[in-house]
Amino acid sequence: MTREVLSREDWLLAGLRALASGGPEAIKAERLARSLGTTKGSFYWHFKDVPAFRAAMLDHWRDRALTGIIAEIENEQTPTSALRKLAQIAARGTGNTRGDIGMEPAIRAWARSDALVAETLSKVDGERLRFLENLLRRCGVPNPDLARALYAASIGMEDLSSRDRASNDEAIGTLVDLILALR
Amino acid sequence: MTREVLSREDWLLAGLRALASGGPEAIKAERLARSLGTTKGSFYWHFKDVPAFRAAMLDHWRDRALTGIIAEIENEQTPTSALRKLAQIAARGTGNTRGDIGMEPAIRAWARSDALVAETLSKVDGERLRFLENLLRRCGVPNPDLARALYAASIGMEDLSSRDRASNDEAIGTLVDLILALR
DNA sequence: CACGCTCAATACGAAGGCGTATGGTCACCA
DNA sequence: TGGTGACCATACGCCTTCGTATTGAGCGTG
Repeated sequence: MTREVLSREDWLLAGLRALASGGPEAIKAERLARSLGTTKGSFYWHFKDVPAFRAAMLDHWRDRALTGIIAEIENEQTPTSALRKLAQIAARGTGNTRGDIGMEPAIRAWARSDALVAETLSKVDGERLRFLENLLRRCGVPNPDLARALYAASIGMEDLSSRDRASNDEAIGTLVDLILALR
Repeated sequence: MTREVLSREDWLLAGLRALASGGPEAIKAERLARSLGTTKGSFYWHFKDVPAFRAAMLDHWRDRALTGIIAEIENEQTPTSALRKLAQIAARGTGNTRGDIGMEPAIRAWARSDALVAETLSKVDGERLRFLENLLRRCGVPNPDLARALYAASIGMEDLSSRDRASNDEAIGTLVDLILALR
């Protein structure tokens, strides 16, 4: 765009954008080159080959998948307000990497055709689940089934609202209220 | 396999199996032909081209997406037992088309790279949501936000358990209990 | 100013997928 | 027994993508 020389990260962001809008099959060297106004020559200078590029995309996402969300809620006062904020962020699908609406469902879809993505996503899900279980416990809700239910609900809502344009704020809020009413 | 001559539906089932295990990019004429022990010649006799095949796959799934589940729960006695059974079936991911574990997440992933799939899935989700809202209302829970939350949870759980092999029965049961305790 | 380094453009061969064309095989029926 | 139609095999031309090799522009530094 406004930059005449491309960095490695420019390519990665273009790749993630392509993934979000066109799925895994949109991650092609020439295709991305055209979307960046350049040619394959640049791509194969920055990356060894397409698999290496995909792996770098995945790393880039993973590094921001946890830290981004946690950073946004760690300055909340009480566990319950942190939980509410976390639920809103998650269900809205605007957790990490600025302006990537719908990035999470795209990664999740990608995982179905790439074993490495599936493995990484599995670890990320595990970490998030443990984090959420811990947060819920500090809210006075020790049942881990509710963490799984809440996390699953946020996953599903992101997917739903990527198609219908409905907001999930009400639904996730109601669900959190329901869970917190247990204490 | 045991059949020497292939039907149109054999191809569709092979296509759905390939979709579930390898994602949308696994829906290729020659690839499918090899998995069926035949050649492209058969494919292009049964179907005009690859887009027509994908459309037929989609129709095949849509026709069974609603009727299958509804048929399984309509002989339940009370609305609440129907709700419990529906939740179990949905979260287990074994709703329609015999033996297609993980079919739903695969379709959902497919929708991210194909506009026609996205449109169809959107309609199916709409119908299911209205069905679930109605069922919940008959259970004495009129708030539609809870229908969205419950449906989203089942979507997310199917996706989660396709990677970790955990069962969703406890989590979805706990969630349903929580919702039914509202009355 | 010339050299080296970073980054990109172009050209190329190999591979694989698409769709067509053409022909082959078998069942069935007159 | 000869024909007709359902069903599949094979071969071909075209296009896209991959990855490499080669060349070239631009810039900083000695």
